[in-house]
Amino acid sequence: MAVSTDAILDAASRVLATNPGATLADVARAAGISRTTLFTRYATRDELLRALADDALDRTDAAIAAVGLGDPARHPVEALADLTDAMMPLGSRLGYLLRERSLDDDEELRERWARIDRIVTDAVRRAQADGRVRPDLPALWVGDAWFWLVVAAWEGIEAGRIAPLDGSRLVLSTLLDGAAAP
Amino acid sequence: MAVSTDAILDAASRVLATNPGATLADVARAAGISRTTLFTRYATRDELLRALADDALDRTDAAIAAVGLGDPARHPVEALADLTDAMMPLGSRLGYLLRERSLDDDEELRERWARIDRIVTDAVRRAQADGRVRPDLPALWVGDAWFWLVVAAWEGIEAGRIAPLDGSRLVLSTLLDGAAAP
DNA sequence: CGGCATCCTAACATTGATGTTCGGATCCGA
DNA sequence: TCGGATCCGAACATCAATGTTAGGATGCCG
Repeated sequence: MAVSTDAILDAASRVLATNPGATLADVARAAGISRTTLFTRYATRDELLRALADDALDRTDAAIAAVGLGDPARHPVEALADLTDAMMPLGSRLGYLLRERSLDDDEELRERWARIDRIVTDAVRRAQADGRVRPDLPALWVGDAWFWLVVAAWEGIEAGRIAPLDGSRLVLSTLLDGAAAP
Repeated sequence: MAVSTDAILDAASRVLATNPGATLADVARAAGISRTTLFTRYATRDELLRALADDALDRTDAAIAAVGLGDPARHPVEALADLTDAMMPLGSRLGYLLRERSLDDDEELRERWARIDRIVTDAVRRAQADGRVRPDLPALWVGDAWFWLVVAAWEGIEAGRIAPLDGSRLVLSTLLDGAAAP
């Protein structure tokens, strides 16, 4: 296993996040391995897509655990801020999750995503209860907006439209404070 | 031309926005016509994708013109607010533009999108000059965030996560005022 | 060196979507 | 009722991507 599985999944997520229809030949090329070798790791395209999604969810779970978003003792807004920092480097993995819809068929993956969704939504609700987030915005929406802004920032960075080190601040500041001048 | 071209493009955008890899058979089924008939309208898949993108850009151009976003005399923030209302019904067309990346190859389409991008960015800049939008946020980012939030809201509506009539308000209020409690 | 593992290129088979062709059904206006 | 237009299902050809197999190059470790 000379070429790390991680490097393959990383390249794959980068290719497939920007173009879900990319060929396995494209993926192999991006990963710097041959198509044949790719098949020795993942017997079918589905298996690769599935592994990618699992990996993205693993990393998201890990990030959530690391910042303690599910912990009722932590201030939810601060946890979400930390989570944003932790999620930005996952950009392409998240972009992949956003674009690849064939995964909706998979019951287990849907369930995993639903769990994450629940944790984020609950955190937003706690923040609303604490008077830190506007109560007139549906918690589901705030969570969604946050996620999409993270992906938007990553795409902006990819395209060279925004500075890489600025992404996290832009997402948080826009989501929390808004773009209107005070 | 019993089945309107419009209905076909509408169905196609709805199918392809949620799954860019959808088959032409899927598209035809969604449009309520046979695969054969679909081919009489659009000889190749590329032709269909292209027509879809053109249509989406046409509608966006029309919406921009209708609200006078390019007009320096209009208040840019109000124009953007109006534009949000006008864009929400285009949800699936915009989602399609967001997800279908094979269009990046097409010089003309890229140019059309760049024009729209420029108009929105200029409007944001004017709003910054007027002291209506925070000057510390890159204008490119504000435009991007707005567009992604519109698509996010549409997806939320599709998924039943947010109320259809609430979409436009959520986008604008979140983007301008932020989610933090005052 | 010899053995093992890993990766490669080059072919091949298979499959599913694309694009084409045809004959027949339906509708509508002359 | 005739003719034209429109759509349909079914069958076919083509093509590109997926998945398979074989043989050889490279590198590492005993």
